[in-house]
Amino acid sequence: LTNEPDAMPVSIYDIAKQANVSPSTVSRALQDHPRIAAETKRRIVALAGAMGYVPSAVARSLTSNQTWTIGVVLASVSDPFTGRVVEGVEQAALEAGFGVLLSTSQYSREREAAAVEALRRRRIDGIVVMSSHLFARSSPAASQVAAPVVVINEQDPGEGQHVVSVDDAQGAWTAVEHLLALGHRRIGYVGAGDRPKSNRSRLRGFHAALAAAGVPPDAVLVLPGDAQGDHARAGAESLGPLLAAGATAAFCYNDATAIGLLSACYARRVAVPADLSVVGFDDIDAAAYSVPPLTTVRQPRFEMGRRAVQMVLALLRGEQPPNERLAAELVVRDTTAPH
Amino acid sequence: LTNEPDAMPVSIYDIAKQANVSPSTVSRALQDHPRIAAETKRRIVALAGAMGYVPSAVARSLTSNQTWTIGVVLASVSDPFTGRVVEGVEQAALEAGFGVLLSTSQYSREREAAAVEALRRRRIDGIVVMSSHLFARSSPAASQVAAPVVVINEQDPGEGQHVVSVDDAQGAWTAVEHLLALGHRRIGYVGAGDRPKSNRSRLRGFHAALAAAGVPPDAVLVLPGDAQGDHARAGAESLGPLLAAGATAAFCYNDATAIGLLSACYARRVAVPADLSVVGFDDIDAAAYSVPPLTTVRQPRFEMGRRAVQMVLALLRGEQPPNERLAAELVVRDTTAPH
DNA sequence: TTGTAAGCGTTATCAA
DNA sequence: TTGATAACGCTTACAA
Repeated sequence: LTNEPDAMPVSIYDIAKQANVSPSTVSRALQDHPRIAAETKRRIVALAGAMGYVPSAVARSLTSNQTWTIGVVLASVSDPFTGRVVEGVEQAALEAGFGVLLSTSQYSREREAAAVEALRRRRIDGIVVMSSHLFARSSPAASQVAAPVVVINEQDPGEGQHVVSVDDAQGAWTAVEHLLALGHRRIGYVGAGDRPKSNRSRLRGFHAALAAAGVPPDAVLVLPGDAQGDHARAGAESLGPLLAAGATAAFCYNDATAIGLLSACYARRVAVPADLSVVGFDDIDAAAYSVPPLTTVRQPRFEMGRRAVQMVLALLRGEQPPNERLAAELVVRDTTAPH
Repeated sequence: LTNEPDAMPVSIYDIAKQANVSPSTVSRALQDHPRIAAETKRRIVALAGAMGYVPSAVARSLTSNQTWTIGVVLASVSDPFTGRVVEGVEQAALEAGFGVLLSTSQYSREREAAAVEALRRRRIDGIVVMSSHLFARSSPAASQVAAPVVVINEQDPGEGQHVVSVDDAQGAWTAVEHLLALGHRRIGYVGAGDRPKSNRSRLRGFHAALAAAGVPPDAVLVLPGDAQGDHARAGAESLGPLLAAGATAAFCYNDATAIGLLSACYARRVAVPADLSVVGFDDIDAAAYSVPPLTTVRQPRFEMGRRAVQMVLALLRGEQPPNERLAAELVVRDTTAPH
């Protein structure tokens, strides 16, 4: 086969020799340079193909000061939220002829810093960060990068930081509106103590939807959730309080919370959705597999990845793209029914 | 901040000028070169730090003919199987000081070929491919790459191809052994028509376990599964035949199949595991969320990713690493119970 | 239209 | 122990 050990790939020099022209002519032929004879170009392109020439992005990068590479920094690839986002990133990058270099921090600040350092060494053109709660505006890593950085779902963006995020309040509103339309009036909210910002936004949407429908708020129906971030447990432990408060429906901070609540319902023989309607947030994969399948608010994960890259590219062009706040979409499945 | 537009990063030249030494001295100071005065080295390292020097991997790659980058080619990042594998890849790569460049084919042969071409241009050092049923030994892409290629879970490895895979027969054996230990004797198998190789291996393990226990095989209990690869549907549609055949337990080709079977049980009020025990294969995320949580055979996905990279690195060192066949591990959850 | 030569940031070989 | 110099593969003025 062609796999001889250490067979140096052919360079434009080799082609030049074969074609009896100078390297620069080859270079020009291989690009869309105007100043080259059509015939020469044809001849050289053909020869390059025949010789199995593959241009070296490395050399090109050295002269052009670009690597056509976008670094993605995230906590974990197998996080239920992550996959689609990365796919969106990859798709948008591919369309623009860029590659995607992956770095996971495994929720470690040190590893994140190391990842960013590695990206700097590699001279990547831009960075997309998925909110790791680490790469905050205060992060020393952030300020040192020359390349444009776009953060996805950053809770608390600093001045001048570029952000793509979901509209938490609007998403919550949609969920509650759905429950109201089904005739529910005693609607509970199960929050997340470890995500103050987005929790507040979702709670705001929750209240706004109630207010718009003329339903008076009731503090008993609002549960704070676990401060440590054990969402599933918070969901499970909220069942008692919810029932005690006379709730016929509950909107949960996210799907993990909702699925926790569902499991508590199952254990205590509370029929869903007959006795209690449940709505989550995120639309992680597990939401479709829960029993019953979970009605939830879908974060446009793929689109967030895409937009983040497009924002990086705009910044690379010297533009000043505005931050993006994407709408979340209600996905009705089987955990919600009329009151 | 430091983010001035197009501020060229400092090079060893800049440092050399500041330190009144030659660039090569700086280069030596920054490596672990033996022939340099300790004092000079200290001084230059300090200066480099102060000047915010970040070495250029691009330039280094040009001279060394290495990029310290491993390309990962897979069908989709959000495939339930994928995330952990990528994490394993990333982990092993990181340990060796390598980066991971991600390419998804989205199940398209063309995109896969394009991805490999892009990797070649970038002069990546090695490639890990997750069996996409495309990058087969016959693939023209494969033969043209100079870099070592390791394939994960390749069904039908060609001569000289490097492969990391799971031991299908052993995994199936473990599953069936578990059911036998619970007292089941009428055990069904639900296959996958679109994966002939691994299906055959798992079926072999299934039969071997039965034989070892002295349970006679019964062809009625072996279901072929969907030829098109709709595993969930195949699982659902197998419930009837299984019950007709008097099965008290079923081992499924994979979790998707098992979950399909579970949903059919739910719909037809067949109690799991009371009336029917079910075992899957893979241990995808959804397996833990199914109702009841699915007993299954776990593919060591993280480890497969790790090993694949280690194999690439070994090949890079000029070694001839043997192919790896990793054991799968039984994960007992709630879909299996004594007969 | 084509060729020559310098430069991108680093490493490595050879002298000094 | 340090410094010149060439080399890596390509692009791009500038010259021819």
